[in-house]
Amino acid sequence: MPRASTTSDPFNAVAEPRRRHILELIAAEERSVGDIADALDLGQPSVSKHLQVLRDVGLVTMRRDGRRTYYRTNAETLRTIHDWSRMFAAHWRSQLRRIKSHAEEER
Amino acid sequence: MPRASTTSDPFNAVAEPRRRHILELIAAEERSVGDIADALDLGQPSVSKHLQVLRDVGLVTMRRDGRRTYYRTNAETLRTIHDWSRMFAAHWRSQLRRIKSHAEEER
DNA sequence: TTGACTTATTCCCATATGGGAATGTATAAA
DNA sequence: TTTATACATTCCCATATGGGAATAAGTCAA
Repeated sequence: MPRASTTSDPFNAVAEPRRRHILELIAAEERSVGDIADALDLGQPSVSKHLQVLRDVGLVTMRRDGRRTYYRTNAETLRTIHDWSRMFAAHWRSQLRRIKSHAEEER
Repeated sequence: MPRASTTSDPFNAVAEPRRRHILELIAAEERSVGDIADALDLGQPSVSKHLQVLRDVGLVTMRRDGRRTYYRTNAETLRTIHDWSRMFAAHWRSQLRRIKSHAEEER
């Protein structure tokens, strides 16, 4: 069985480097598909597909205007990831302490 | 071209639900492969492979003791993910404000 | 209406996965 | 030294990907 579908959750969606790139690109302001394709130097179909994935998991919102479509990052959904990784904050802090005290012992 | 190798970076490694599960399980204290397999109700080979992936990207450390091997989450590496998602904090906050003021207008 | 644009979809294909079974490999126990 | 443990690896296979080409579909311009 291969990995769960990429459209099933934010973690999977964000596993793709180009999708992270897109999210960074349209975090501050919306951009059209063509603009994004140019910025990433990637074919339009590929970009459209990545955007579709991001939309499916709620990582971007879109707005249609004439023949173009503008996408923008929906940061709120990224909290899922942020919160999950934050669970480990306590541990990385204590691990740092451990490393430090270990260094002290070395002296 | 399929998605980049799962062993290439933390984002890919963490895209797998079972691997996230493992990281949560061994965040506080190390566990043997068998224990983990029992906890996840997954075959030992599968668990070993997931652990291998996690090791390759530095998300876990291991310690061998006799015939068993104990693994433990290396939280420090999760910072990569935490820091990346934190980039968007400013946006999700401003988006919340936008939603709130929008709600006010509705009144 | 016809033609240019901007996106979305579909098809095709090489490649990465993840799980289970079988097997290899240390290490501890008898 | 045999045998049982605890893991790691390998093999096989069904399935998910991502990119490019081609095509569909909707919208604006002439």
